Amino acid sequence: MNPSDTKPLSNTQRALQELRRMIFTGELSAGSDHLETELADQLGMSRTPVREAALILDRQGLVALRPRKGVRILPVSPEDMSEIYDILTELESLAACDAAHRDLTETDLAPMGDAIDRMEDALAHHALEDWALADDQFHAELVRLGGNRRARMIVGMMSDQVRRARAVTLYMRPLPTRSNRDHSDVLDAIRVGDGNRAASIHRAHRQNAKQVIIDLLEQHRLHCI
Amino acid sequence: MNPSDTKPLSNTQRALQELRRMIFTGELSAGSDHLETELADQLGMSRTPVREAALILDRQGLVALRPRKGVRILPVSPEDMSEIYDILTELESLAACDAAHRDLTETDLAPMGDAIDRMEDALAHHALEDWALADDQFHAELVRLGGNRRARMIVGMMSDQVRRARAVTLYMRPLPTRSNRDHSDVLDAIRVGDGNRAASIHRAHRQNAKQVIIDLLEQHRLHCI
DNA sequence: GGAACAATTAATGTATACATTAATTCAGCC
DNA sequence: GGCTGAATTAATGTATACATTAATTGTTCC
Repeated sequence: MNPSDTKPLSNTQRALQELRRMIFTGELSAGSDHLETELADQLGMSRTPVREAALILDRQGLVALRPRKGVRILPVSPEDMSEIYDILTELESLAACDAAHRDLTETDLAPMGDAIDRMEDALAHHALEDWALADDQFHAELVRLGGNRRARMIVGMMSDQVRRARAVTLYMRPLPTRSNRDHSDVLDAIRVGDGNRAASIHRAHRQNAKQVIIDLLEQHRLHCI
Repeated sequence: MNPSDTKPLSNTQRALQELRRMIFTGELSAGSDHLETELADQLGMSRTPVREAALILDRQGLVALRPRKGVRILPVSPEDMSEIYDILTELESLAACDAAHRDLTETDLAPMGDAIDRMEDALAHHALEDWALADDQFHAELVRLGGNRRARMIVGMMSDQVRRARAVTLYMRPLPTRSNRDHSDVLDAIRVGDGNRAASIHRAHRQNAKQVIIDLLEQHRLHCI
């Protein structure tokens, strides 16, 4: 048996994956409306799984299901991003604190170290897309190490939205050198078991990042009008 | 036109409401399995809306959809409750801080004051069910006043789970006199605009409540085995 | 008698059909 | 000519039909 054919994946899951991808890439642009039937055709399946996926994305706040109008791809306003970053700040800082208190081994911490290395690398080569991917890996690792599965799920949902905003602002921002230092410091604090320090560094990091992205979004909004 | 007939409400919404109610009341007991068809019959609708509701509850972590096994009503373990309380602690404390900084009027604060009064009343009459309802109102008001809609939604989801645990433990616990004092103090801090104080009091309140309910759940678990 | 395999059952996952209802368009009237 | 109202259209919300597949049961062979 082929080791790559890891059970066929339901159409609902495929629809979820695809729709999210299309939203992140801008293939479905913010503010646009799409009929369930059209999406079903595009994805080569019936309305049922598309609708199930849309319901989930609706709950997640990525789209709105409006009777007779279709699914609207919700734009991310600076206000939205403020809410999202505040939640990320709290839950990731909690994760940093928890992770520091869990007596993790170097093996556990390796993926986070790897993410930091990749961010350094990407930064050195001005490879912003790679940097963004490595940044995602760092934050995903952080909540994984925190050990709170529900927090991980919530942070995952919120990160989806951040990814969209970043797609717009990535090339507008200064090189994120500060981020890398913050992340290294957080890892160090976790390694030595200093939960308060890990949390407070990360909190400051997120609060700073929030201001940067909100300013960029507001600039971008002005540009577009 | 009757002012009470506020648009007919879709079957999916009804299914959501009903299933949640049945889970909270224990009509659908933790750990039990239920076929989609059976639930549809019980609710007097077809499988489609029931399934859509179940998908949402699955995402929320109240049930698990398992192929060929039906929807399983997930039990809430002490570990789950620990995760949930940690999230509530962070997001509600954030809300308390935000609320304090928003220059709210007495009109805005009135419902929260009302909730506190109702808790006092209920406590005086040893009416635990009423107390629980008023406590819910307090926490709902808190995240409403915080102004972060996403945080409100998440807290709402997590509170659902707390409600289930409380249904089990409400009559096992000592009279929650401490809670009322904490809540009054939080309201005072919000009123005078002291965000840090509001957050830290609330944080301590939730951390204390977490320990109480986890201990009770563990006692209860021992009882049941 | 037990184990393995095949056949049947039953429940989901998906497609499709249908009913409801909001929006749009066209006609008629002022 | 513009506005009101009715008819039509079109998209969702829901029901139902169907196909797929895991589980169970029964049968056969060792």
